Amino acid sequence: MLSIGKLSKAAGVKVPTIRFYEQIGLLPEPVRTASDRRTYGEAAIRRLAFIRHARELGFSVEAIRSLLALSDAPEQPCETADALAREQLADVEAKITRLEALRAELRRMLDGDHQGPAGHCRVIEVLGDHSLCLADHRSAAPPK
Amino acid sequence: MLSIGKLSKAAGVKVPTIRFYEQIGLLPEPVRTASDRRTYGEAAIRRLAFIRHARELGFSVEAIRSLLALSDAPEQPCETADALAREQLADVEAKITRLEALRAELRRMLDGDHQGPAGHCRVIEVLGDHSLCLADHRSAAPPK
DNA sequence: CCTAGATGCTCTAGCCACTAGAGGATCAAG
DNA sequence: CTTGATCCTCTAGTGGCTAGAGCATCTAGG
Repeated sequence: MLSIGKLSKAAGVKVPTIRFYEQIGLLPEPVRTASDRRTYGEAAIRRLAFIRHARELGFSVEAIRSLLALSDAPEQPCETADALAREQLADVEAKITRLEALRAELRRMLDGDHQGPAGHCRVIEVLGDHSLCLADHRSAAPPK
Repeated sequence: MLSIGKLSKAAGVKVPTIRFYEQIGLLPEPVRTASDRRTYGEAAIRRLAFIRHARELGFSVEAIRSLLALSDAPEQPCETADALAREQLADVEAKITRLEALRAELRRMLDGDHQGPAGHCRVIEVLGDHSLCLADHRSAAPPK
């Protein structure tokens, strides 16, 4: 049986994060010792590693909740998991596209000659120039 | 003189966001009417568009604060603004690299033959398989 | 056996950049 | 004069953790 600290090291997830995952229901409530400390078995390591891997791939907690449910019910069809993965892939691809556009504009911004006659800063100038606007008004938020 | 709603439309920033920017000090406190309504001039449109453009490029609020200060003080050297832009570019590039790796793994996940003998789901399988781990333990957070 | 430091517990608050909603005042058009 | 749009302030919520307070308990060395 593992303490939360051992589990943390075994799965590569910080202790407070494990408690947080328990709180939001990604991990089941573990058995406690007489002095109220959490104890875990091998299954917890696997489950936590699964969660970590999914988080690394950018799946949201809600998506992970579904993936875990599918993982727990082995006779379920693959479709849902596949759909979630495809959705995540589309999301990642959209972010890449967006970031590539940002990269291009940032490069353009930095590529200007740094010896113009006016003492003006190209970076500041570009930001202030409404006509160089990259995105429309609906997507004013940056790609988080 | 513009109401906050007009400014919102002119600059492409939502009304509550304008109030929020004022609260955190990105926008100066505007003159109020007798009935306490905010009124803005042309300068506010420019400043707000500047902020929006910078946000679209992914600059943090803190970075924008610096950029605005530089924009307000035209005789300052460009170096700081350039450094901020380069930092932002590096950030964007790092995110792209990371997302490309995620994309590759998601594609691999979805590329498996969907007719294996066992009824197992490749997506679930890959997530549970510790050996296919993409990232090390230090970077457990997804690229926001 | 004692003690010191590591580890555990719960609870609250903070991060970022907004967004949503309550509950009320005021404005502009018909 | 009424109706609906817009405005005001204030609080709380989002996601996915992270940090800290203040306390209890465990473990290893002496």
